[in-house]
Amino acid sequence: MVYNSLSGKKEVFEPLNPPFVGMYVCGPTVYSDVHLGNVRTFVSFDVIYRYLLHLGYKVRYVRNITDVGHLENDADEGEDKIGKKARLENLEPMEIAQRYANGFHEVLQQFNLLPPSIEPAATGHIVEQIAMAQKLLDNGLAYEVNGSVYFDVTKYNQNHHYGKLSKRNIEEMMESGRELAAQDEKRNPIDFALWKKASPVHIMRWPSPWGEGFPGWHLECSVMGQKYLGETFDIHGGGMDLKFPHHECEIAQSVGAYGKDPVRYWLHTNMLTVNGQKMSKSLGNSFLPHELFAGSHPLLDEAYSPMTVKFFMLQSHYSSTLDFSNEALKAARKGYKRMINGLRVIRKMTWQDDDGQPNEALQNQVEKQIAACTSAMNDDFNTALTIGQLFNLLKKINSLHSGQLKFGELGEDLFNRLKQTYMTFVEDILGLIEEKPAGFDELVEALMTLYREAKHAKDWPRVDEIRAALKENGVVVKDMKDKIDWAYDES
RNA sequence: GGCGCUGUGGCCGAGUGGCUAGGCAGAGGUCUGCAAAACCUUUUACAGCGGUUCGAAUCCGCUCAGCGCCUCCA
Repeated sequence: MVYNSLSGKKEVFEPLNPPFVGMYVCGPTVYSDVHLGNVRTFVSFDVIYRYLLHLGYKVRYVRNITDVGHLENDADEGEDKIGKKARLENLEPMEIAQRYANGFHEVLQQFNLLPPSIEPAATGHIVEQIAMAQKLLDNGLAYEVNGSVYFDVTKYNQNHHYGKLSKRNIEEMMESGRELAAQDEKRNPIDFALWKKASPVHIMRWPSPWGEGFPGWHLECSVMGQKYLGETFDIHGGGMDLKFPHHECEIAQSVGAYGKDPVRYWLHTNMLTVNGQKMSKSLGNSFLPHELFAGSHPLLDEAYSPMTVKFFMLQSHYSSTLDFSNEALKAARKGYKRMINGLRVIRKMTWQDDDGQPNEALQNQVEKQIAACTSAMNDDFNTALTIGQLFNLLKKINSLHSGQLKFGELGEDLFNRLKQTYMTFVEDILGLIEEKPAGFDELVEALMTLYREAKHAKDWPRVDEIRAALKENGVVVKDMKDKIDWAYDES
């Protein structure tokens, strides 16, 4: 089941051409560093992508890079964001785009996100965008004024519903539309640009049938979605704030050009908030990932690692707002470490034929918990609920590890499925990984060897000393009845 | 103003009609050289008012509070 923004309901997910799934996610505009809110969207869709792969779908995941066409201001009148930055820094626009695209990739890698199948750039598809604008002109749904081409929303709305995604109607939009003096080229304020004539100072420009210019922002996604996924594809994702006008315009363009709805399931991620307010570039309350990792933002008490932040995000549902605070992040860090400690334990654990007798109540409970992981993900990718279930499984794993639960009580088959489930969900589906510096394992093993020796000799002062040294490296010792192990310090 | 969303225990955050979410924090216990980790038990809930129902955090209405989109933003 997925929540479809278009219908406003949860629907059964049925791909158009199983086992293939086409998924398009609006990527970043590369004119500045990605902030954490952007990251949330990509983290969410990464998990969705991973889960669909896990279910056996052959997913083509397209996530674009917007490197032209995104204007600084409303009303299609501002300066291009990339172009402006290029002018300010006296660089080629492509240098700007490349720099921030690189930074974007670095950040996503720190969060352990899988790369998309295709990552097309808007500037690489100028020809196709011109063709689509021309097609809309031919279909009578666009008009050219003075070297610019605009989409005729009113005309389109005669036979279609402009506003069906964002649940608006154009009468209201016409009334509440802002009166901006510079809009005289457009027939109606709600029309939007498919192609803009380049002013003499505009750096980014391409030849077109209408003179030198550049494409409108909404066009690229329609074009690239159609090119790589077809005229109709399964999933289109993006942040809530793109619903209108961006996604609405995409629908209008595609329907206008090809006569069919481009997307079957629209998925929108909700916003990250800070003190209850949307985190956004323009409000200046957004964190940059590296500020978070370094703890260098005034609102942060200390540094939080990528996996801590990712775990924090996954503990809520993608369609809910999520409020950022130091307290919440600290709690998430402990939770994350607990989960990863569990991963370390289960990885090394193998079935042991002990004298435990099958415990039916326990077996039923574990069966249910295993099944619940899948059903939670099946229910609109509910990672929060999934994590809750994984913690339930973790209790069993830890009980086995400490000898408080016997393997025989579970049975070999169930134990193997428990292990399989925990590892698959944590690593492959949620994409959570162990964070450790280079040489960490060797250092810890060396200290642990000393610890065991001192412990065996009952040299308590020495034991405490080594314990403190380990603690400094973020490790706590676990003394158990019959063995000694370590875990990541959760504090 | 239009459209929409949210309000859960000390904190975060799932949950859409009856069945323990979970994490963090707190309390007690088991274990331990002492601890820690782990496990077990346990305290604190569903903004307010009214309605539907055998039964509501969950459905409906109203009130209050907060937020989002309508302009660039994931």
